[in-house]
Amino acid sequence: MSRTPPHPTREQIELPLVLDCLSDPIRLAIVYQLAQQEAVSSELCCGDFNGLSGKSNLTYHFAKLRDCGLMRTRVAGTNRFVRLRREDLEARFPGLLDAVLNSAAKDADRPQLVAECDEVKAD
Amino acid sequence: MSRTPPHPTREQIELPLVLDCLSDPIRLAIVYQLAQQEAVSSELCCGDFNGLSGKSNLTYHFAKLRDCGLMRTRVAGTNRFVRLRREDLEARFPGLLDAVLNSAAKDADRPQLVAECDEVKAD
DNA sequence: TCGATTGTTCAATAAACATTGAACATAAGG
DNA sequence: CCTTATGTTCAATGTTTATTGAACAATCGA
Repeated sequence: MSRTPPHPTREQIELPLVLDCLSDPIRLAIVYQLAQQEAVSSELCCGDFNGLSGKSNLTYHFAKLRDCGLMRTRVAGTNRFVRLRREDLEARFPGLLDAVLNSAAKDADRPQLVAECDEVKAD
Repeated sequence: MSRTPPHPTREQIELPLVLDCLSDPIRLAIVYQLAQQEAVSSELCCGDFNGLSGKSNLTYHFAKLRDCGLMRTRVAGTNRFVRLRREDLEARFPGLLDAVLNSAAKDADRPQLVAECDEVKAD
């Protein structure tokens, strides 16, 4: 449980994997929270996300985020710190991360729109 | 086989579903091809994508793209025409589609980078 | 009306995915 | 040293996914 896990290089980061990774609500929430925090400190510890799911499930999601190149994990004693790979992502996919984060922010504001209906206009 | 299938309204378009939809290589290729073409004509017929996969599989992917709000299907005789819902996407997720398309374009150029290695530096 | 074309539907299949809990590993601190 | 806190690993589970091929439906044109 002690060595730094492997990370893809910048050039190995692939668009479909990144999009797939961001398409899971829990992972999107992790990335979002990480981004929110960024001004304060660039990293958070895994435990800071315990609200989102169980620990072993979070380990699973962190691994996906790491494997696709969205974040970097740093080991420090019994803790693991994670941070967004902003520069690498910006270099590979300019504007993408911010577009996703802005959209996610807007959605987070929405009063959870429950409309089941289609384009049907009261017919 | 003749009625127009249901589409989500603009407000019903959800970020995670869109990202998930774009994370499949076939669907990304469809969207990309549609975008490339856009200047010439805003729509293509389903058959124009037959190179990407079998017909029934394409039907499946078109349905996903339609259901998540990425494209719109129009029925015309025995043909179906599809087009990107650019305006709706731009309204919901500003900058997102273009960021994805630009990134996809860059990747399409890459000489298919096969490097299996990690950040390992010849150790 | 017949035949060809376009695309859908359905059932089957194999693979990938998210989630869980229990057991484990590592390190820090009394 | 022993205990506690962090987080991982592993196996089990049920779900969703992409892909296939065969059968079907609708329309167009000769």
